[in-house]
Amino acid sequence: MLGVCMSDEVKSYDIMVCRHSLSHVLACAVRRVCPNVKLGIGPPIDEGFYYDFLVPEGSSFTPEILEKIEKEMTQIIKGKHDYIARPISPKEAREIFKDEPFKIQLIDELEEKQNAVVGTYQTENFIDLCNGPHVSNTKDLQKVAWKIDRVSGAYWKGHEKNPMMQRIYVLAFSTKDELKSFIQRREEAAKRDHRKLGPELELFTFSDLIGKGMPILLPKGATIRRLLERLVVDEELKRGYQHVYTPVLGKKTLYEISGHWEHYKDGMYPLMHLSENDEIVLRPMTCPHHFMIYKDTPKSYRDLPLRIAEISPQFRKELSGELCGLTRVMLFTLADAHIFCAPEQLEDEFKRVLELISFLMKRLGIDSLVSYRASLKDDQKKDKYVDNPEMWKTGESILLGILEKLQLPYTKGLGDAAFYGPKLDIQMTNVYGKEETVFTVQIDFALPGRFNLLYIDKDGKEKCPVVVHRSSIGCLERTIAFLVEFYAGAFPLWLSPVQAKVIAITENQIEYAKEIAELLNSKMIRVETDLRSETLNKKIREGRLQRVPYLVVVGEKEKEARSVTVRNRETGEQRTLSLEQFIERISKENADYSLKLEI
RNA sequence: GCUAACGUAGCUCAAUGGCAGAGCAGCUGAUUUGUAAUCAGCAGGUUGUGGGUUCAACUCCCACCGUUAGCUCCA
Repeated sequence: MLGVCMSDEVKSYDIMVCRHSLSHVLACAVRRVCPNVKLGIGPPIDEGFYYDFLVPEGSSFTPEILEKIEKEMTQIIKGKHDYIARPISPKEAREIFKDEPFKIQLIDELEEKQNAVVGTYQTENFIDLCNGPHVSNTKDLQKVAWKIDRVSGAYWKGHEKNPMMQRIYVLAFSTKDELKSFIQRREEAAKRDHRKLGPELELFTFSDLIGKGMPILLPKGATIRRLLERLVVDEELKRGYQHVYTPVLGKKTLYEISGHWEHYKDGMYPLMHLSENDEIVLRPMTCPHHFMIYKDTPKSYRDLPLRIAEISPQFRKELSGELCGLTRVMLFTLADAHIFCAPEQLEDEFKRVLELISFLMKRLGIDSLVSYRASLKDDQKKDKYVDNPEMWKTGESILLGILEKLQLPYTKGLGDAAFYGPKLDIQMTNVYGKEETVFTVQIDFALPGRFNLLYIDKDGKEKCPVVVHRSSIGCLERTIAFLVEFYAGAFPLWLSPVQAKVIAITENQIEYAKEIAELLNSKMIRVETDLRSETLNKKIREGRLQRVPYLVVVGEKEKEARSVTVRNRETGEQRTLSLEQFIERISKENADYSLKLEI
């Protein structure tokens, strides 16, 4: 219908209109199949659309009902009904939607905004509150490939206090191929999902008895964590950080002073009453502890910047529905630090932090995947933040100023600030496209004052330092989850829990294989052996499923020549080289943090 | 936390109120293999937990635990 040179924008506009129009068809069908539901809203989204319904208590959209709804939708589309736009007065709208409490609420809101007319669209005998745009007739929807996807709950208008509605998600694309490929991509993504790969590759597990949201790192997952920890500690030491160990507990008072108790109580585990007047709590953040280190001795401007770092467990009480594999847990390990500096040092310190993070991201091979978000305060939600407008203004303008200077492309996240200050969040998306914060750098003008942190400046006057709260390599559990998903379990050599697996073809090479493994192990190469009397093919297959970078096959030839035949995980190519050569090359590749297999 | 769905052997899945099963993994034996699954045998279960209904419950009901999708929240 449109020209052959349809631009992507036109195309996407087109499909968004179809999605929107289809949502009316869905609502109409639901109304026919389940007359008792109340209608919410039904906007188009990236992969289709949804519509919210309030269903009578005790009933739900079962697979059978959804099937009926789907058939009904097909019938409605076939009926070739026109979409008729009809702007009406609020009064008339109230009459038409008198049995639809949610629509009435929307009409009220429109009227409050002084809209004299309310948009409606009628399709056959179904009328919905809507400004369009829509296709002109349901026959235009016949070409659209759509499918009811899933049902979930959603609060009316997204507010926790509002009633919980049932949301029906429908996938809708311009062509069958697009729909098919979307579903296929989602299935492929599920295979890389760290929650599936993690246990499969024996990286981590959970135990009902230990508790939800408390991940257990198995030896292979622990290996990855240890590698990340060593890397980050070394790089921080090189950059002037000092590492400390502080208790995972603290008195309630500590968090009352910091403001956590006021602003973050819901995210904290319940208090432990040791005795009267002695209440302690598991820490949700390390900042107050590090502040105590600052306060331990008087500080001069000469001591600044003071960079205190710690890889530290954090305890955050989450609602059960918010937990997700390793990315959202109730006990996690943060590569944390607090940089105490003079205001004039802030910009430089901020940049140094970004340099460190960017260095680490390159090591991990994820530097091109991240996006930057300036997380600012939302003025509408005053009680979420420390009340100090002046300080917020300064903090936010400094943050944005630095970002502009560095020419980092960023988005603004209104309401995403920490309670004590604005932050730069470095975001990554998971396999399903959901965005999460992996690293964060925060500017804090508030907490130092609350703890009365001071330093004596050159002029002999007492001044209050600024604090940069930052994670370098983020929360280790979450970072590992992203790495698992990004690499689909096939980590670069330096991060692989098992770097080489020695496979003996027959039992005649068992001794030689063991010797190789011992040698590699003595050179700090992580190695396993497969000496079973299985076929070579089977041992290769299992080695591949484990994503071992190098499978080292030794048969009679290799044993005679004291050589190895190395199979490269990426290329599948085999290369025979002397044992010494192999050890030299794999050791070098490991030491170089190479992101690519080089043998 | 809320709404909904789900929970059977280590894993993937059967068994729709009437004797809990298969493949892979595991163990034992045979086999001694040249780059993605050798063959045979054995073993493996209080069907997430606890109640209830029933002559009989994996199956129906209730509560709890956990998982998943989303909402809310968030590193």
